[in-house]
Amino acid sequence: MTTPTGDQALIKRINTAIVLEYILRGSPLSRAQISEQSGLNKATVSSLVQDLIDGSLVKEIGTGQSSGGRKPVMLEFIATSGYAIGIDLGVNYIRGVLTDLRGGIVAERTSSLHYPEPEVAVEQLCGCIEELMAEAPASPYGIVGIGVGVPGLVDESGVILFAPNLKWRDVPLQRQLAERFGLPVTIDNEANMGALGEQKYGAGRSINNLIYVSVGIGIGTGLILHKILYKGASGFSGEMGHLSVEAHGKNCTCGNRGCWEMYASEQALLEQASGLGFDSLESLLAAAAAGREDVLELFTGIGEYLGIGIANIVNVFNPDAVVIGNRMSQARPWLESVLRQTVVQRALGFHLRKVQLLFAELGERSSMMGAAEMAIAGFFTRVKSV
Amino acid sequence: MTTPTGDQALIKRINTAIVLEYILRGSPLSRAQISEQSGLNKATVSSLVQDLIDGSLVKEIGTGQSSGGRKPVMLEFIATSGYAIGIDLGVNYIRGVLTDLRGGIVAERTSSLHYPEPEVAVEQLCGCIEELMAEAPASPYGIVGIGVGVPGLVDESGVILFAPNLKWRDVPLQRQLAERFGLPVTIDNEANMGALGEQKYGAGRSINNLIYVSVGIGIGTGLILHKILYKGASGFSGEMGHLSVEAHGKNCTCGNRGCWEMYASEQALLEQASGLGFDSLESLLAAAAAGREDVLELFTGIGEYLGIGIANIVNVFNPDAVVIGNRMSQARPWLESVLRQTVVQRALGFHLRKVQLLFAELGERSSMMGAAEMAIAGFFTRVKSV
DNA sequence: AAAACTTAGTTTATTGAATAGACAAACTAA
DNA sequence: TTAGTTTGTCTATTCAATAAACTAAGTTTT
Repeated sequence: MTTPTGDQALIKRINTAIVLEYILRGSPLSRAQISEQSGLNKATVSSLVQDLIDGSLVKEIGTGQSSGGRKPVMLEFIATSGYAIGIDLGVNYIRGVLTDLRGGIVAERTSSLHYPEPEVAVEQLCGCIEELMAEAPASPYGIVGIGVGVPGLVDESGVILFAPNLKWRDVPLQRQLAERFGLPVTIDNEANMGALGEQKYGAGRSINNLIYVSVGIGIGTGLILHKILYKGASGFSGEMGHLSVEAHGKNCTCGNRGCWEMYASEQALLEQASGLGFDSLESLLAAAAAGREDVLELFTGIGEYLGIGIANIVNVFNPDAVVIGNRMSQARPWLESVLRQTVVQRALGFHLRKVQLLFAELGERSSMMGAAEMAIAGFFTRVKSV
Repeated sequence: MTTPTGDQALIKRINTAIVLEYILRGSPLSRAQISEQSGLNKATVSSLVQDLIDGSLVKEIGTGQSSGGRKPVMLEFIATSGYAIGIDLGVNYIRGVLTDLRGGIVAERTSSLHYPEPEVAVEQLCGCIEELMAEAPASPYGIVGIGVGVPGLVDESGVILFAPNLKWRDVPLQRQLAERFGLPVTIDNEANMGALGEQKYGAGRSINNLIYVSVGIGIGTGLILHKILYKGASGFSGEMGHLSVEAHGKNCTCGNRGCWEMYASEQALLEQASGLGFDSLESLLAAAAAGREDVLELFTGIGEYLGIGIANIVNVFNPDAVVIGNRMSQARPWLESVLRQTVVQRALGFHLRKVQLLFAELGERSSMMGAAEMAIAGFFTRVKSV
């Protein structure tokens, strides 16, 4: 066990990260303000800012307002000194985005995935990445990394162990992409990526403890605890779709019984809706918008079960917020009230005081933006440690 | 937002902590070994060890075996340079322990709690603490702190918000004890303390991600994630006793329905057993030991529901281990096989590869030892930051 | 037993990061 | 013009870690 020890480089890393953080968040601001707010000495801030300027991450953008003395030189983060690629690999689509280092969208691509066989799909995915890379303007750091969200279990080394809806097993996607593009690649579950996306750019901005519930064909969850993605012992957790909410309910393919996703997912909705002659979420949304009573009842049922599961989550994690995302979040108008009611009824009062129930703000982009954020975060970790 | 910045003192704290950690874990060992294993320079280790010796935390205990050169001077942690007090405040008992800084038990006290009114009970608790303090040998640091585990919800500032079985509300125990004894006091939920106790001294030694399930009158859980106690947004989480396992099951006093603890706790067992003429866990254990079929069936039922909840926990957290503690752990012989079977059947296969199902090793001492550990950990945090 | 090697721990000079305080630059107010 | 303020840099100092030299105390080889 070789613990990482402390030395002067560590101090500099820490303080550089602090300074950069202030500039990222509060820009435009001056060296004096950073020193004031952070507690670091003026000279220290000056020196670290100079390093950041030398590293093309920060620039001076002229002088600001004087408050009775010399005018401050305002600083700004150079978001365009590098670009990140975020991919959302879905069951029947591939969505990709090129962002600057602040998560600003520069280019976007969506395509249908007709052949989910690993070889074909990975090829299509690489094509998407190449197109996005071609869109990136010239910049000091170029493409800083690639993040990919996938609908399945991913291990620590970026191997997709199991993606039931794609019928993939043991696909070493991280290695494949890293070798092909020679860039840092991060692969993670779609729900984890979505959690990160919403926490950074969406409904859960700057919330420390957040649970993202991705309601699509199945139900996945991404846990951000103490600001960081929680992963279990094996690098994957949050399979809360398979939380049993009916101890002796329907058998699930996972081996358990009464799994949440058998009652509250898109799949569950479609099964119930087939009797009424519907075969897609979109058609049901249209019918609900048109006011069809029987369809509204279906959504009420789904909303109640969503609430049951969320109440469980609230009781277990006592999070600051729960964000509902992925396809089912489109049904917000017909889910929200029954969902809130159920959660209020079932969750412990002490927890309710704090928890917020939110719907994804990024919509279909949650996962993709989270993937880009992973790449950006990886880049920052690397620069800070130089 | 004033972020703690990095300076040389921080480095020294980090490295001192590392050196102390090596001595705590690997003693007896030499300066050279610490340097070798930690990567710190020999001179650095020498200097830090000297500080620790000056601070009465470490001593030299003579020379060790030579491996072809000068004999090493072996170092050892001085566990008796301070003492900690750990208290388990139960519904009808108070248990207390005096330990040295390594968690070695020096003295122990148990008494029945006849009058659970806050004033009386707190007085009795203080008496217990005083008796234990009197048992502590003279030492450089004296009593370094007091930890108390309680059966209820505790907020960040050590106020017992709600302890249903004691009928307490808003008791500021932390403040009361701190004022009375002038010592650092930590109050936390009994399950959190139990988790810590088992993780440090019991079945879960040095396991990073561990869920402790305290099965008593109710069910509480303590979550140790990434080596640290996880607490939710409000400072309390892990109310997994109120995880709903039957969406439309029995109404629980908490407002939810089908809560786990209504099916798998001591309370649930006793309710079912009242028809058979039993009124205590102890009598049921005796009957089970005597082989009474109907009682064995009861335990099988409880074991199954315990397994259902634990499978949920495993699916949600993917922990390294689940430790079952508190009173119900005494029924291990009649619970274990059905419990394992249920968990294997219901938890996702990927998670099962890693998770261990354990029973508490410290028995009734889990919570009390965790409380002592809290006090010790607090002490170390303080010394390291000087 | 002497010489040669090994290992443990200390001493010394150096490096590098942060800092206090002095200072220069550039502004406002009166 | 003068006094006071704010911004940012420069300088000397402090302090922790480190490499390398060194002392101390052993073992192995010849």
